[in-house]
Amino acid sequence: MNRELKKEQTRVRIKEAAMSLFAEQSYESTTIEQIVKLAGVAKGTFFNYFSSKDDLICDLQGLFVIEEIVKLKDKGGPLIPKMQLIIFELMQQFPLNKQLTRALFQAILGSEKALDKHRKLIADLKDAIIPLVESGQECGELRKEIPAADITQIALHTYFGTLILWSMDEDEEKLNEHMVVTFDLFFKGIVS
Amino acid sequence: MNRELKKEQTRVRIKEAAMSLFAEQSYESTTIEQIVKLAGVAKGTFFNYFSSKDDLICDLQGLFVIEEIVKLKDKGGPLIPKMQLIIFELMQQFPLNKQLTRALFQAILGSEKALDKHRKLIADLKDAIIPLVESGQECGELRKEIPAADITQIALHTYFGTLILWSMDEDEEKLNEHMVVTFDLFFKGIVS
Amino acid sequence: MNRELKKEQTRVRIKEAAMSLFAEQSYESTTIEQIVKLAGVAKGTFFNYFSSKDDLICDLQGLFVIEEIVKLKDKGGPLIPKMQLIIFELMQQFPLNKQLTRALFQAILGSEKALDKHRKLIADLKDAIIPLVESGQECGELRKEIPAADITQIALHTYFGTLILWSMDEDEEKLNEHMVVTFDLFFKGIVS
Amino acid sequence: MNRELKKEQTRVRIKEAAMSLFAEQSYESTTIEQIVKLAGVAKGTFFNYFSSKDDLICDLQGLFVIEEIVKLKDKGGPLIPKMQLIIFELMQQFPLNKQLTRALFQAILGSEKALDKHRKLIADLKDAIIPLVESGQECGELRKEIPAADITQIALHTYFGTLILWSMDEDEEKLNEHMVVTFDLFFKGIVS
DNA sequence: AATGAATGAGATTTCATTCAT
DNA sequence: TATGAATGAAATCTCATTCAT
Repeated sequence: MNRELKKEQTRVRIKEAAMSLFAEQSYESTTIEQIVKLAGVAKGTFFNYFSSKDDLICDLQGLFVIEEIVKLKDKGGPLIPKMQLIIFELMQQFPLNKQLTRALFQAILGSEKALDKHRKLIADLKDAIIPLVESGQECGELRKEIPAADITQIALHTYFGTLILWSMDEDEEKLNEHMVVTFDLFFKGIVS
Repeated sequence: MNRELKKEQTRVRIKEAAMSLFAEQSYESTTIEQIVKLAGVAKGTFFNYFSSKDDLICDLQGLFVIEEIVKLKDKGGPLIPKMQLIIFELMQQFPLNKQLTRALFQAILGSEKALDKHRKLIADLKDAIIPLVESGQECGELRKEIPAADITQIALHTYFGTLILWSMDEDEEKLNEHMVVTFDLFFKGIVS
Repeated sequence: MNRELKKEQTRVRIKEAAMSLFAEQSYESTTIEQIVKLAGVAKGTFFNYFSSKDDLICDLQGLFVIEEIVKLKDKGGPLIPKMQLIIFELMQQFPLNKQLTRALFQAILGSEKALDKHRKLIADLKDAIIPLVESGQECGELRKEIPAADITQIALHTYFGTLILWSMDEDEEKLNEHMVVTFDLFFKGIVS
Repeated sequence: MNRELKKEQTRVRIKEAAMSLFAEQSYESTTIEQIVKLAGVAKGTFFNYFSSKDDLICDLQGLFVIEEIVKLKDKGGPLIPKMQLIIFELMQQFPLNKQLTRALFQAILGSEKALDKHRKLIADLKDAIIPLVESGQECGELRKEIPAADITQIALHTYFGTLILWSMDEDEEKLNEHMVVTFDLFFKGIVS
């Protein structure tokens, strides 16, 4: 069991080293050599855990996900304040800085495998959000003339648009401010 | 002047070859060797026209720009129908397919030089759009409690969010439909 | 003794796994990882039984040997029909397919250790065959003007030449047909 | 044209360096790094000329071929002395030492590409020799009851068998002596 | 201006082998 | 005796870029 623990630690060390380097340089210019050096393991060890650099990225992109969203469904009360709250809280603890966010996008755009993973993630997000929107429509909180699927899709456009432009911007503003302002307007468009 | 013409033609041939390859593969996996082969020139010639691969991308990303937006300012009449029209028309002739759009994003994310260029482009877009929004606010068409700069910023989030999610999606829907639907909601949020 | 048995079984399982893989791929491209996976043991276990990959091959190349040859010496009667019979029977049960034969040659050619082993094997074969030839010459069955050692050497040339060309050929003919035809001619050359 | 010359020289330098190293070590243990170092070119240069190590070997295995055989057909006179002469002369100038011969076999056995090339070479050899044998049969010099194709096949068995056993032997005897003795017996078997 | 051979640092990946458990 | 995580040297191959012609 000690062995299992060590294995897990090694895996974590590699992932943290990779993230730390992606946060300093771009994805493409980060080499496996650098990663293993920082992680303090041998080059071969990397490939005992990840079959390629792409594979590592697939493990990492879960960081984009908003897991808390799913839990919202079961809570009662008006939807929009709940969502505003969650967006605010999430952004507080968003684990990616600008450079790392860029690195993730870059990796996803450059690898068919990571792209597929991303598509699944988007699909999961949609599946989680649509029921929320539908319940909001049923209780009269949200406009009914726009299909729930469309509203969801647009919310994702808004989310990823804010994310990518923020990551490419050179100013130091916080992501959460952008996100809150943008979603404020988004909510204005969908309340009935 | 014949010589000037030939030079321009060579430059265009190289750019077209590059775009054509980016539209098939990712940016990173497209090599200069492939580009010059398709363009029918020698490898050295590439570097007579572009100082590096990055440099080529800087030339290419103008394709993201919505030049027509600037012209809107001088036309009279209500703003929103005008913008809807222009978005619709632009999308009709959007020159990039999904793969090529992804390749451009990838290139920009991986090159400091291209990223700088992108920032300038974003700044130019803002400078063009803010006055439009301000005039819309002055004539009472748009809400006044949201600063024009914020509205503009959010419009860009919406635009690039739609663009990047569309480019990563595997379905075959047209970009313009996404864009029109998304901006419809956006407009609903900003009208007074 | 149960333990001894298990050890022997493990050793056999590893050898069989290796042979099975050599019969599908080349020697060089077969990895110990693959072998132990197929044998159902851990990687470390391999090295408990064989000190290296080379060592395994040394164990395996005995398959080339024609052990029955030695027994011929003591039987009476004319030599050539006996040898024809034995070649025929051996070929029937030749344990190597083309790919595996190639793999063995490849392994021997690439390892000084295996090469040495092969030389011993060849020497043993010579030692077994020369007396046979000599007795054939004494009883007048074979020409006497060619030294027995030369005849033996040429027999080996014939044997290995047939073996290697067969293994490199892509047609599906049986080894034994080639071998019988070739040795027919060989015998024609040496009978008096 | 000076440039063409230089190119050819570079190609030759690489091939000679490779052969020289194969003649010292085995094929597998000769690295491209060693080859380019000895050839005095950069690593990338190797790949401008050969797409892989396999590719280089394909270029090299022509050394096995007996080009002069083809020319024999048109000369008149008895066949066997002519062939004896040619075998003798060829062996005198056989360009491969033992280690290099082993390296070539090893390379061919380990690469599907090189193996295919080898099969073509064998086929070409057959096509060249069969007519010779047929003409020998027609003029009554050779036995007619063995098909010319079989005789040819067996000649190749004899040739390659002698070659590979010689290359694996540690004694310093000359290849040509082996070859002459072996073919002497072979000829005894086929004369009428 | 055009060429394309040469460059060479550097990338990813492999794999036989070791050794602590 | 069996295990399998860790090793790390070494292998092949890539490719943007340079520069002599």
